[in-house]
Amino acid sequence: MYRPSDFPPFAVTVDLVVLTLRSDELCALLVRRGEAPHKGRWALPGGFVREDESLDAAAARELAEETGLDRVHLEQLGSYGDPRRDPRMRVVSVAYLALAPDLPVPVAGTDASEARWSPVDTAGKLAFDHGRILADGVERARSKLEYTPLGTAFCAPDFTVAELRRVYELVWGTALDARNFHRKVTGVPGLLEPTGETTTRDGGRPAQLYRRGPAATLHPPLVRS
Amino acid sequence: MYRPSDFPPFAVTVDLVVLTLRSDELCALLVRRGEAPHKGRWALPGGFVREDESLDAAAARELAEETGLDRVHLEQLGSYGDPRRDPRMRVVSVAYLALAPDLPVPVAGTDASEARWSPVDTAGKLAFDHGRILADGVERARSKLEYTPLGTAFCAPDFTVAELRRVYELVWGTALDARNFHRKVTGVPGLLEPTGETTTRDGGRPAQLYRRGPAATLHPPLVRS
DNA sequence: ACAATAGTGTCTGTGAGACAGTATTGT
DNA sequence: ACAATACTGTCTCACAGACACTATTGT
Repeated sequence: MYRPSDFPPFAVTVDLVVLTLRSDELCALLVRRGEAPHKGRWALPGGFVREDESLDAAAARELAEETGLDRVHLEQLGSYGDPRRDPRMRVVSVAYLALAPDLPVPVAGTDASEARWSPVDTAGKLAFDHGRILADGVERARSKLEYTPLGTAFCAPDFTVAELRRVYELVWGTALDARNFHRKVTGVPGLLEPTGETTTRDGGRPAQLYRRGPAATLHPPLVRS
Repeated sequence: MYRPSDFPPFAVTVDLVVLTLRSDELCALLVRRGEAPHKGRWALPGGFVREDESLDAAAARELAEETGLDRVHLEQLGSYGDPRRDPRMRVVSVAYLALAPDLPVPVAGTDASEARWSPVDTAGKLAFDHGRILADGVERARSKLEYTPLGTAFCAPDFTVAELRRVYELVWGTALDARNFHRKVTGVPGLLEPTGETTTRDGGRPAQLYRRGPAATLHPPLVRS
C-alpha cells in the first residue's frame, strides 16, 4: 500500500504575493531569477516546502527570509498546479498573500538575488504563472478591504483616519470623500481604537491616532462603488 | 540543478467538499474508507492528482467518478499540508468545493467503497483533517451565497423564487421573509431570467419559473443578518 | 369556501453619498 | 491672515425589514 509507484512525485513550493504601499502606489515584492528557466526574469519570492513544516510555516519562513519581518498579515491565496507551469518537473505552488506597511529597501534573499518593490500595474511579464498569481493576490486584497480590517495591515501600528483612507484610495484606485470615510470608519464597531494621542505629521489640524481594534469583519462593510 | 535531493517528495491529492440539499438539510458527500489509516471512518471523496493533469482537472475527474455529474459548480477551496495530517507520508491536499442540485443516491466509487450524503452538522468525526476541510467548505458556501448567484447551483435549471429562498434558508439556517426575498432577488440585475413558464409544483398559486441569469456577482448583495 | 402559495404595496429606520460649515494646527 | 487638514452636521435618496393586502391555483 502506498508504494512510490502508487502516485506521481510532486515538488511543493510556496510563492508569496507581498504587497505594500510605497510612494503612493500599491507595490509587490519581486526577486530576479538567477537560474534557468526564466533566468533574469522577475518572479515572486518563494521556495520549497521542507519535509517537516506546514504550508503556513513555510510561507512564514520564506517571508521572514525575504523581508526580515514577521507579524504581518499572511493568508493562503490558492494553489497553482498546471502540469506545464514549470518545464523541468511537476511543481505545485501554494501561493500566500502578505500585507505589510511601508518597509525599508528589500533585503537580498539567501541566494543574494536582486529584489525590488514593483508597482503592481507595471510589473511586466513575470516568470512562470506568477503574473496570474500576482493578479489574484491583488484582487483578493482589494476585495478583503471591503469587509475586513485588513487595510490597517498597510499602516503603522498607530495611524490616522486620513492614512487609512489613503490605503483604500491607493489599493482600490478610487477617490473617497474624506468626510464620509471618517464618519464611516469611526462608526464601525471594533475597527478603530483611539490611542488618545494626536499627530500633525499629515499637516493641518492635529489628527487623532488610532490602533486597530478587535473586529475581524466589518459591519457594515465599506463597499467599492 | 533540481536533482531529487534538492527537494522533498510530496504526494498531492484533491479532496472534494460536495454539497447538496436533501430532505431539507445541507448535506455533504462522504465515502467510507476501506483501508488504514482511519479504516472504516467516513472521509471526503478524493484521490491522487495524476502526472499529466491540472489540479482543476483532477478535481473534475474525481467529481465525475464519484457523482457521475459534471457541469456543476466547482471551485478551489484551499490547500492543507500539515506534515502529520497523513501518518504514512507527506501529503498535500488541494480541497475543492462543489455545489450540486439534489442528486440520486451516490454512485459507488471506482473502489466500490460505500458512499452517502450526510447532513453537515451531524457528519461525525471524519478521517484525517477532513472535518476541518468540510467546515471550511460549508463556511465558504454560506458566505458565497451573499454576493454571488451560487444559490442557483443548488437548484434545478428552472426554479421558482420560493425554491431559491429555501436554498438560502437551509444553507444559512435562518428564516427569511418570503415577500422581501422575492422583491430583493427579482430586483438584482442579471440574477434571474424568467422562462415565461409557470409551475404549481410547490402548491398554491402558480409561480413564475426562472433560469439563472448572466450576473457573476450580486449588486446589491443578500446579507445574512 | 378555504387553504396555500405567489406576488405587490406601503411604511419606517438606517446608512451612503454629497457637501456646507466649524476646529485647530503650521507658516 | 492664510493654507491645510480634521472633524461635525445636514440633506436626500436607496434600500432593508416588517407586514397588510391582492392574485391564482387545488381541494
